[in-house]
Amino acid sequence: MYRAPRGTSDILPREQGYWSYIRQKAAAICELYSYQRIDTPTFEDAGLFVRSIGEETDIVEKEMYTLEDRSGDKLTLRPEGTASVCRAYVEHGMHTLPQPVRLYYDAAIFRYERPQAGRYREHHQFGVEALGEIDPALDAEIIDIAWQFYVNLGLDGLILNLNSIGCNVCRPAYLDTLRGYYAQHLSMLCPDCQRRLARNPLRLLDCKKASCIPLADQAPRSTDYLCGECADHFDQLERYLALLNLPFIVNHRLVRGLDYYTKTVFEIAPEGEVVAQATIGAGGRYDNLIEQLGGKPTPAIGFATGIERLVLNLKKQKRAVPEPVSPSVFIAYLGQDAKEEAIKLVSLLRRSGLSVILACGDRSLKAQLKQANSTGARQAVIIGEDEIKRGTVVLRDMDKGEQQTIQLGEVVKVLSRS
RNA sequence: GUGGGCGUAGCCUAGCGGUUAAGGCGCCAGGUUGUGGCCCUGGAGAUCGAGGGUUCGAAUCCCUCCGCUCACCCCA
Repeated sequence: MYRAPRGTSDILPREQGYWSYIRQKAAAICELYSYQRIDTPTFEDAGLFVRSIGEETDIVEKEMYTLEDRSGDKLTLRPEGTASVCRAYVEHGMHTLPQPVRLYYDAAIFRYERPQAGRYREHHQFGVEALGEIDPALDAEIIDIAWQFYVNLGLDGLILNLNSIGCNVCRPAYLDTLRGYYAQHLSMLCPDCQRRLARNPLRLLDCKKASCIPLADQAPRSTDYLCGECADHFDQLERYLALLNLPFIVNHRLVRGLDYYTKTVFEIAPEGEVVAQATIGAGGRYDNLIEQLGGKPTPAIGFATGIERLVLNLKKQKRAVPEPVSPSVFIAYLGQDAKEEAIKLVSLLRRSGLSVILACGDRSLKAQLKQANSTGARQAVIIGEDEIKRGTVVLRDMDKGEQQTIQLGEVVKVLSRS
């Protein structure tokens, strides 16, 4: 028997309420903030992701679904959304549009990882990107969209973590300082952190091992090493977030796993959750990425949120989502003549805008009404041999259990009224 | 990649060495010559994840593999 591949899942009809609810809220907030939808290909040139995410990251080193097509091109199923949007920005000359360009996407994301709660090999992200402007007011706008989106979904108890990891000017010196600090405490570090020290010292800051946390708390803070421009940017952002009444907390241990981030980074997670995969949304500024991909130097900032994790949290917080709509009419028939009349009637009713289910399989009336009941239809139309002779139908109210006989020609009119 | 837990009908669960593997939900049919929801009766549906071993005898014990799941690394 075939099964859905590991780490993928079928989103069954009973789950779809959560998905349509989330997507509808996403589209609504994007309209409100004037972000326009963009869809990019499911796969891209492998090099796009290697260049943007970074050679040394876990995503590139071990998590990409890369394949060679028949022409020998190396293609990768997108492991995140930002790189593709930047590629499209450059490819279509969006720098000629009024800046910033505000875009959003809602796409499947693929990473080869061991699945666990809230982590899948195929998952979906809703993301927004604002490209072509460095004003910290835009950072605030992106964070505001994210926060208001969660508010609109009805999620409570979220924490907004904020940090600045500097830019090409100030980060190298900070990293040196950080390496120097940790080198003094080498023996106290967990094996993972000893390994991380050489490759990516920022990562030591968010180690969750009890033994490493005190060291990380005492570690030099990136915000103390920012250059004038970055420090100024961060100050202004904090001021704007305060103006927006967004309850952020500056978290010096917040770093991100992708190389392209500069200055602002942020994460939103449910309160009290310590595991990394509790994060429901995250983002940051990436002022060098577009230039790195062959465009002109172009600052930009974005945010993405995992839809599966939102569904998980909506369920955990017992948020009600819209129920699937029931058909308004179910049509039952008895005998071939009645079946043919029913087929014509169904068509008439649907053209007048009513959602209708027609019984099928020539089953007993009892079985047909039982099915009518389980579909949740409010009205049942019953057509039998007697009704055919008289040119009538029986109209049964499924809630009240009352029924009446009406002329066949009246059915559309009567049902359209109810 | 590493470690823990778990695999019995579509779903949930019982059985944990001894006859034809049990129950609930759901599905189908009957109880009403053309009438749903409640109730009653019946039916279909499981090579007990796969393979190997121990045993007179294995869903049950052991081994291997596969799958699911949770955690670590890392990420939404």
